[in-house]
Amino acid sequence: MAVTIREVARRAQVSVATVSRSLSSPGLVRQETRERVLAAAAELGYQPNRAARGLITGRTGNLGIVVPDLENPFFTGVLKAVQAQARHADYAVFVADSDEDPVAEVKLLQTMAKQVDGVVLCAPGLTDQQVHEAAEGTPLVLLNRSLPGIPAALMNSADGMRQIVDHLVALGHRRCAYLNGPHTSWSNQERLRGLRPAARRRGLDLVELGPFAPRYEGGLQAADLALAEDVTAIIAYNDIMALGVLARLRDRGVRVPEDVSVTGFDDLTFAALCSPALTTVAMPVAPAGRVAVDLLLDWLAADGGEAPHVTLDTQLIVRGTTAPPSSG
Amino acid sequence: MAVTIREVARRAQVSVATVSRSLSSPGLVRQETRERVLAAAAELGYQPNRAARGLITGRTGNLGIVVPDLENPFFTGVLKAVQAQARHADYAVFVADSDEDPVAEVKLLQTMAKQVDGVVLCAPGLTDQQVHEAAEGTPLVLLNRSLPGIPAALMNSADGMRQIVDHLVALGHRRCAYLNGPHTSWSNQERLRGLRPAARRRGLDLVELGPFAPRYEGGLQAADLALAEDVTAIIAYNDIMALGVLARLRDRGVRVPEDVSVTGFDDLTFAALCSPALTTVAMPVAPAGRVAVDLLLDWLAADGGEAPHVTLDTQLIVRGTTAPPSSG
DNA sequence: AGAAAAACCGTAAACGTTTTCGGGGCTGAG
DNA sequence: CTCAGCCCCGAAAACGTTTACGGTTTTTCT
Repeated sequence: MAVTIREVARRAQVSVATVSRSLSSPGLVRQETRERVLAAAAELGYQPNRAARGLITGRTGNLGIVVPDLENPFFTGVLKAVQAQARHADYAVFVADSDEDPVAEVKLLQTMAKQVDGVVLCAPGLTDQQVHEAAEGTPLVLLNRSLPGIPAALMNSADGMRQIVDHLVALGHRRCAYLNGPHTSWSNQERLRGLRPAARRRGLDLVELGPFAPRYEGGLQAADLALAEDVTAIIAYNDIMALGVLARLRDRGVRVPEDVSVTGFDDLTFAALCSPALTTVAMPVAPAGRVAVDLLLDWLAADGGEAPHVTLDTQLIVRGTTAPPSSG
Repeated sequence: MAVTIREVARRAQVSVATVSRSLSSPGLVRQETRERVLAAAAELGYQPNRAARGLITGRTGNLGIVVPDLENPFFTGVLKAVQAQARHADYAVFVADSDEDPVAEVKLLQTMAKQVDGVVLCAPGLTDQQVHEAAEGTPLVLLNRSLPGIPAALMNSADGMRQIVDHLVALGHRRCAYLNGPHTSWSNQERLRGLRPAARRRGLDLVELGPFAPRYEGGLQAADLALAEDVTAIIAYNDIMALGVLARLRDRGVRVPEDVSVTGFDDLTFAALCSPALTTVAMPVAPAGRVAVDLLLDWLAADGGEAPHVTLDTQLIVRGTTAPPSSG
């Protein structure tokens, strides 16, 4: 059925070993024969069987990525970049969606383990313990999560929060609300790690509410609570929640940004398209995806030494939902 | 390193053949020894090497999916379902993003061919000829594209358009604009295939504009042209364009739905969240993904006979952007 | 020219499975 | 008691590669 290395060898009048060498380690074969082999391979449309190759080399040529939700634009942004970068290095990528279920996550990791050389893991739900155990089975690189001994691609969301605070304070805000996402999530803790000191340093009065579900409905719920706190600005955990907040405020007749300012986090596509357009902070999802596979590949090659953690900058995007507070 | 079948055999005091049989074809081994083998396998945490298995069985246990853009929620919706359904059947899935580049698409298909048992293909950009050639190399199932001899999972977008027309006519609209997407795309042709006869049958005056880029910017551009045509309703090719239209109309002071009604297509998450919420038609992306892998698996098993095409229903979702035309 | 070194290439083993083939033990019938 | 038949199970071949090893040719040096 499929064309094998033996047929190429026969057509090029050489042994299978020579064919293999011609393709994977040039230097070892005479230029002239190599060309003959390449020609034969091309004519037959030969593609090496990666499974067979992997069997002997111990490397599969595959990467895996597991994400909590494939419909979340944040993760698909990462996925897109991972896929592109992997292809660039001649790796194929397996994708697995855990549906935010921690037990599915470990299961997926286990079954993936044998089929890939490494996996980039986006698993907010796993405990540190579980992640470490998983790292025993397969080379891992974490995305937006920091654990000693495991490489990670991080986004500096703490600094994103710092930028939001600076922005709001510069506009003249003195008291604002933060709508927490899930307490256990690393992302939310990072946000707080940037938010609290920045607020203190700038003398911004900070009211922490929640936690809320990081969804549209969470925003609807949170908006009323925030209004009751008499703040002039609302910092949402992410864009989706911010959209919920905007919707609820509009329903209640509160004008944005005149009466209250609102910020999001993530810079989803729709943050730019809604009206007024949402002030938010852009996450370097594509760079993070690229860095993740670079880290993984380096980690596979030079297996020894420290596990590198690289942090990527976030960027505040000022749009229409923030303005100076009304002087009333 | 990894635990192999040989170690399980040694621990269970049997031959490797017996281990293999115990796992993949029970019936052939005595109940008692089978249990011993299963116990040994469990203790060692044995997972069969799928590459080795695939080498001999000729089946990889992998599925592939290629999409034009992983950041398009439509395709990630499909992907999510495909991934879930594949896992359910104990298949892993490779994903490839062609970035809307037809030549990348054929290249990806070729390299995927050897590694998977079949692929679900979302490739609006390929010619029929190219798709047929690709089908020679790998079992294929098409998504939202119909070609004789190749199984397909289709969404009845023609009927979605029919539903839109019925809805608008019932509201009292007599003249409306359709904003074309890319002329060559199968989706746009399907939309027209539903739209034109429905409009004719209902006596709706139809102004066709475009083609436009199926993006936000395309909507901005199209809105002005539509307004100049003196219509009371605008039917956009998809939700993204519709959002562009809404934004442009608002900028120009045209009220929706009082002055003009607008409809989208796809029912993206954000269609429900913008304000006013968008009237649109929901595509059965998840069912389509599931059906696609079912078709693929059936096609692999019973290789012979007709290539089934299954068509899934679409559903009009009436929200806030459609209303009776102002009597003026 | 002769020998040592280098360059090139073929043979065969190995990777972890599945599966065919055949052998041994047991059962039951003649 | 013998033999056919059946049930289990082990030995070994096969899948398509890569690579260690060794052999043959070519080059290089004296």
